[in-house]
Amino acid sequence: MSRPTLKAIAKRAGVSVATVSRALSGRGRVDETTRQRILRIAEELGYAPDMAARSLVLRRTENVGFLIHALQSLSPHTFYGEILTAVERELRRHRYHLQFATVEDEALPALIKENRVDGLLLVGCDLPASLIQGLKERGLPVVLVDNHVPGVDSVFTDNTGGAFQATAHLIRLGHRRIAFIAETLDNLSFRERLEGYRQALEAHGMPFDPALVAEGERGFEGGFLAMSTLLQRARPTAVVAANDPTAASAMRAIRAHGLRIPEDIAVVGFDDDPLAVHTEPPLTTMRVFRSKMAVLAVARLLDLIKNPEQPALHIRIETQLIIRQSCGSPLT
Amino acid sequence: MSRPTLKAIAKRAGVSVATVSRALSGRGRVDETTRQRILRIAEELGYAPDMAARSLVLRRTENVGFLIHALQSLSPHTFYGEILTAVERELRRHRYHLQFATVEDEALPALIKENRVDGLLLVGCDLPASLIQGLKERGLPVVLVDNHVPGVDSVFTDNTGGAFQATAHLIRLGHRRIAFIAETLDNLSFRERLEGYRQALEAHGMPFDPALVAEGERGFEGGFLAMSTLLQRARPTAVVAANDPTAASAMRAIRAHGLRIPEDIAVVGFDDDPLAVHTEPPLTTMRVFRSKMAVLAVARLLDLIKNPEQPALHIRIETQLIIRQSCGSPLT
DNA sequence: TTGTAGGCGTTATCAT
DNA sequence: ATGATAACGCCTACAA
Repeated sequence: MSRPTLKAIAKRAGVSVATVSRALSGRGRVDETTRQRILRIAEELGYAPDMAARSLVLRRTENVGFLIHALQSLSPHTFYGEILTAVERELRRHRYHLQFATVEDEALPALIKENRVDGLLLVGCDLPASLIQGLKERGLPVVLVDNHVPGVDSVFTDNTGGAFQATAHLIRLGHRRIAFIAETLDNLSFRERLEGYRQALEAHGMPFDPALVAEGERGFEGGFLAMSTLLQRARPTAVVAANDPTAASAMRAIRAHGLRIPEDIAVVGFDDDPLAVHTEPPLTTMRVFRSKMAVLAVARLLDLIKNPEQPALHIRIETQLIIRQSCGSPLT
Repeated sequence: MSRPTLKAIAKRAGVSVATVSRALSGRGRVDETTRQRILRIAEELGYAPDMAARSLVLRRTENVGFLIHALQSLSPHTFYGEILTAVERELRRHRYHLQFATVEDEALPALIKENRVDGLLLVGCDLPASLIQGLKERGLPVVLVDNHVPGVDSVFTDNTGGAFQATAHLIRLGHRRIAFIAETLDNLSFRERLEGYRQALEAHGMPFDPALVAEGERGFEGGFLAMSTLLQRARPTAVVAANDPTAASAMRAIRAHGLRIPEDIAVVGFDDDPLAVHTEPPLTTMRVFRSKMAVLAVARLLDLIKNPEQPALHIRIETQLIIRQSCGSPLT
């Protein structure tokens, strides 16, 4: 019924708990035949060390926290969902466990105060800066995922470079009036994508026109709103959307205005969301390497847990242009 | 630097650790003025009990495991993502924590063996039956979410009833040749939805024609494949899809065959996935109450943790028809 | 009302 | 090579 303990194994094997502990952990000399006997008994009983007792004495939990902003996880959670599962898989490979928590404000999550984790993955760029600082100052190993700030280790996507590529693709196709839309610009990734768009225009000697930039609102209709707003004051031949849901939503707005995609307006998204393949026409977009991000972040965090005193590393992952049909062929 | 302990507070307050423990837990009589003093000091120091020590003596972790099949979480994880965040929020309200893990086979997850959780939420219907039984026999409180088997507590969606409604909606609109497609039928929910479809036909005196049922393959192109297969051997005027991604994918297949939606073929989905609003035309579908499911499952699990000896409860949640534009108006 | 002491299961430091 | 034994931080009889 109740789980076997070292003591139970010790009694069966006719040795002390100390010997059993050594035999199982491999951290001390034990006679080979008694070790075999102990291992066999432990196996029979289905023994596994009690993590509470273990972490009490070892001062580590073999647990990593995965923190994400509560709002953030509503809309693009297909995005963070993939990261989550990839992170968990990678942690498991290292015999670590994942504690999942959402944060709604700047308060220190109970996870931390109660010592439930050895380190933290802070996912997404909507976590309050003050919280990140607070965590960092606590001395807890921390890695930012899909976000970056000075002084804290991070693994993130090359948003600026990606948006540059996306915009350059449109320019290559002959577009000269290219717009940029986002659900919101109150988000680091989206601002970086706007910056990449701006840099691409500049690199090609094209003017940056603020009238060609529009913002909607958070949520699934954000892209629709942004695109509608934009169409009322300008008539671009192409649009770079800050992410795929925004692009998909904008496509509906474009059609609602009686325009065709890509003939009248070409659209490029960002993220290569599963959704991208379902839009009409399928969406050309920038692929973001979610599971790569997860694997690198886990590796970095476990390294920091083992060896805390290290200079912060910032790992930037490039994106890849995925050409589908929402941008059509070169304009003539 | 290191976290404050009861001892530290006791020293500052000039009392014993026992008194501090009592003052903070409220589980014993303590003089009101010393209690105030202790509370103040604890607050100042930012004290929180060490969970390892606490759960070692209390024999509980205040941790709940959220288990999901590794494959399952790839494709429809927008669905389980919402459940995950809702579950975490609800657990937090009860001062519980969430341990997230994916399972790839029937092996008992380390979470359990190491005593890291007080109970489990088993999410989705792809977890192996043998694993569920193993867990149940271990005496660990368990609640199935979006799944159900005899003998184990569960909270799930009324798939059969929902598919019945969806099909009845099409019949009401005048359709007589109604098809059913799924990515796969190797899934309890999808089989139940097929059953609801069948029952609706029967209830309206319509024959069940196996030629009108098609299965594709798991993954985002599953619906496309199923629909293409179907169109080669039959020509329905409407189709019930086992879920929204399948429906969205099928819509592309329908258009690829030069047919219009809803004029030539009406489509109804299932889940009310965020995606449903992005399809062209927007998808009529059955809404599934994910966060309701989460809240009920958490409540049930926490109750079982407190009071383990209870008969199993099976909580079924009805769905709601959301009418958008993929089914058009009544046929004449 | 408060303090002393024992124990939860594990690891680590001593002896032996 | 093995066995006592003392922590780890907390809770809870029991004693004062």
